[in-house]
Amino acid sequence: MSRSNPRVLSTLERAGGFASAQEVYRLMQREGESIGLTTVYRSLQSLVNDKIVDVLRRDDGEAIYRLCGDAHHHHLVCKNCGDTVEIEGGAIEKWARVMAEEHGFREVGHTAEIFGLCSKC
Amino acid sequence: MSRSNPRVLSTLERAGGFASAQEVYRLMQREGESIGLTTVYRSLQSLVNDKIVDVLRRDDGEAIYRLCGDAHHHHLVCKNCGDTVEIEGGAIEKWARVMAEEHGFREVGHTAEIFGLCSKC
DNA sequence: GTGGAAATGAAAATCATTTTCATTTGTGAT
DNA sequence: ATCACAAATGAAAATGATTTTCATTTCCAC
Repeated sequence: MSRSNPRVLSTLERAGGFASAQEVYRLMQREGESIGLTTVYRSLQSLVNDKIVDVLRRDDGEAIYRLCGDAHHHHLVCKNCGDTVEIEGGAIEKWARVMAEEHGFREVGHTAEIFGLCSKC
Repeated sequence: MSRSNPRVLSTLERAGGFASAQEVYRLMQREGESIGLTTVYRSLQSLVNDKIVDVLRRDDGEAIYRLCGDAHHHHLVCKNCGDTVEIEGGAIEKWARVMAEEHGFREVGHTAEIFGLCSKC
């Protein structure tokens, strides 16, 4: 088994929030880091195994990673212009916890997104 | 745009629960139905658009489809075995409405999903 | 029937992810 | 310093789901 390349973790941190393997890779390229895509994938997987990062799936099926324990937020997205507002999800956190407990689920996470038309559109 | 092939829906019904596009296709083949993989994909997509079926993602990223009741609900998904529970989202509905209003958004919708390990896993 | 629009599917293209494998790097023993 | 061996790396090929292309077929309306 391979260990995680520390530059991958540091890049994911810098990305702030979610990033796919491809995005981390592109980010590192753009910053002049010399690294292979394979190593990015391996490192992220290893970080997931070590429970240092969480993995979710985007709607299109691409895997996205983020640091565990990151204060997470949700998004309010305009479906016309794409404008995005980060919002707090206090009510959601509680809802998720209660629902999960009610059905005997452990180690729960959640995704939530609101979309609509912003005031400009 | 293309309409859904009714045999795809009927096969998905018969599959009882979840099935990926590939699985629906294989099932139809095995039953001697003559249909192309492309048509299966197109039909499922169209059924999703019409909100006749729900689409989720397996852990490996494959899209899985299933008939869904007409009531608006959310999902509690086991990230290990894929088991799914439909849950009410009263708290979410309200949260979405409040947040949207607070930021001047109109015509809002939302997505929310909870994932974790079910009691069996 | 005739013409055009919609549906179909085989094959090619796409894209994320995984695997293979040869090479490089790091480390510890001598 | 040298040797040996394990771990890390990455380029290229393989995989597998999904999408696109495009030529053909099916359906209707007239």
